[in-house]
Amino acid sequence: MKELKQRSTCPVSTSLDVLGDKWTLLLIRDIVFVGKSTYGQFLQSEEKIATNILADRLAVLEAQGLITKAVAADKKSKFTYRLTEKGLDTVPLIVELVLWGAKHCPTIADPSLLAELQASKDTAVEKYQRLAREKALE
Amino acid sequence: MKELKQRSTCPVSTSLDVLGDKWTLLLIRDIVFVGKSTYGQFLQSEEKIATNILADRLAVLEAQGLITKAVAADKKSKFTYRLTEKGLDTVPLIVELVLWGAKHCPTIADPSLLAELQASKDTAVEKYQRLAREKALE
DNA sequence: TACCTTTGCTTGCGATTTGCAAGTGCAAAG
DNA sequence: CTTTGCACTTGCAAATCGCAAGCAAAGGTA
Repeated sequence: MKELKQRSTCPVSTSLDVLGDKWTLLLIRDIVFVGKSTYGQFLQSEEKIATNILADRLAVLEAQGLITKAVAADKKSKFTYRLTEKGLDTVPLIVELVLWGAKHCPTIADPSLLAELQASKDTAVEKYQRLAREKALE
Repeated sequence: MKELKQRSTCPVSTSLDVLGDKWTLLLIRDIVFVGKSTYGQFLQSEEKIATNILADRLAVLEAQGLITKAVAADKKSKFTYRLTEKGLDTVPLIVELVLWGAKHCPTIADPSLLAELQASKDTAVEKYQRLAREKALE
């Protein structure tokens, strides 16, 4: 069991103890907005995560209850990673990261997604959470 | 000039290149929600940041245009760190961190702040951004 | 049956980053 | 002219990261 040390009782600090690194939220992005679910798919992302870091982060996310690991439906030698409700609750955070990055940094964001988020954050958050939940039932 | 390498053009990834670590958003929390503005005040936080890490993060935040550094009004040998508009735009992110941490982790949050955030995120965000802007004019 | 591929990790190791303690420089106060 | 407060800087050991290679089991192919 991967355990994390809690630096203080402040919710901002404690959230960062779990999510505060360069990779964790990218994995959740891949699950929610790109529809990925397997180790191999995570490795193919543009940012090129190292295999040991990926294995470590998946273990932490599972230990902290943000994702579940299950044998894939199509192949018994594959695993499927899905978000729990605790994991799905990070979607608003990722939405804020999209909006901040798109506004203040040189990035390339899908214009239709951006418009959707700017029109109504809450609606978009609920939509992507619902889509991820539906995928988990396949 | 502290420069960061951009791993991809994705806004989530690029935001994390700047904000994705355990300390950066804690400093912004201290400025916005605790009203801190000097090196010495940042050092006193519960999480106990090391002095070299603090100096490094302040330099990165200034280089990336999230904070400004100015001689303090009361004492010429002191510096005052304030948020720019780019920095203030991370407030929604911190609000989401508060809400996620308070909901899913064993934390101690100010109940009145929590109620305020849950009642209306947007209103609260605007309020704390306004308060931070007003402080910058002192 | 024997071989090859896919998939999901694990291991080794050099490089970078972190955390702790101590020290430095400089302006203002006494 | 010494002391104090503030903002760093430096040294160093420990931890983490990133790259490349290796490994084991499931499943497909011949």
